[in-house]
Amino acid sequence: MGLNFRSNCAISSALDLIGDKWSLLILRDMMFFGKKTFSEFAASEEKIATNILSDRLSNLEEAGIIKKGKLPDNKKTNIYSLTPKGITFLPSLIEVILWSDRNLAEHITPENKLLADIIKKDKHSFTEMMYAKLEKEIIIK
Amino acid sequence: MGLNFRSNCAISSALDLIGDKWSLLILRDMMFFGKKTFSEFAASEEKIATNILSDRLSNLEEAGIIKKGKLPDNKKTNIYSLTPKGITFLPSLIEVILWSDRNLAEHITPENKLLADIIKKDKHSFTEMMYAKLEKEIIIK
DNA sequence: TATTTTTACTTTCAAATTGCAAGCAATAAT
DNA sequence: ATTATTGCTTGCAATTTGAAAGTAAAAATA
Repeated sequence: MGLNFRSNCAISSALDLIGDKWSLLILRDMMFFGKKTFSEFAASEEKIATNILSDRLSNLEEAGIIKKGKLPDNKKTNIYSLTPKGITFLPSLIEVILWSDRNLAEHITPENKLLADIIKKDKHSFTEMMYAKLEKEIIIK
Repeated sequence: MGLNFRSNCAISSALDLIGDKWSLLILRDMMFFGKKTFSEFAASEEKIATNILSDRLSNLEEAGIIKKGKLPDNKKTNIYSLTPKGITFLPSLIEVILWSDRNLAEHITPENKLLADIIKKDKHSFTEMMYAKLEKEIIIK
């Protein structure tokens, strides 16, 4: 545990936090699919192992990208939500979606192509709409 | 070897290609620092091991993100260059740089902050300038 | 109230990946 | 002809991953 940066480069430092095969999928599930709980993340189609999920959630929390909370009427279920640091990863994810849409078209299902199509239609508006939605969710909690 | 996609999601599929701690650093070195050879990549300050570098270069080549060539007067030195698929990763890298600039400011050296400052001043112009430069390099070879 | 189910993990262990160091063969420079 | 450089590969120990099973606390159900 404890973050260890390889250098003082912007890209390298970001990769030290989220540069693996799972962290961004958790952010994807939170941003685009509204997932909030451990079991919701575990149910995603890429089938992350629960020990890895547990590890990545605590890494992301330690990095200040997500935070862990509870709902007032439930002492068991943890509710994970994006911090501003996590929310501002949206433009990076949008660009990755657009890259895949252009370059890996044969692997992308219609459902996912749909999201790319919406972004392509008006990227700026989509980004603003998402920011508004994600920031509202922060205020609720 | 052989690509293995976990799902048909755009983000997941991109991560299956470049979702590790080293691949994007190679793209960074090519895009922003004009690095082209094995030993130039090996000399970067994050100190990638040569076996890992070798593995990542062949993965990126297999994925069509970079290509391997030679200069006419040198039979030894391999020259790696970005394909259009690699060049179009630029906007994703730019957004990651901006994210780090905002969220990991304390880790970023003045040199790297400078790049972020240029991007912030006029992201669109910077992107166009970089595309022009990177596409010109393709034509030369 | 007692029992069952759900939730969020943790543990175990084998397999895969990583990283350090050394080695190497072909080419290029001296 | 000799030395240096380049782009790797190999060997091996350490770390990380992933599948499966186990667990403890809370919540739902009977």
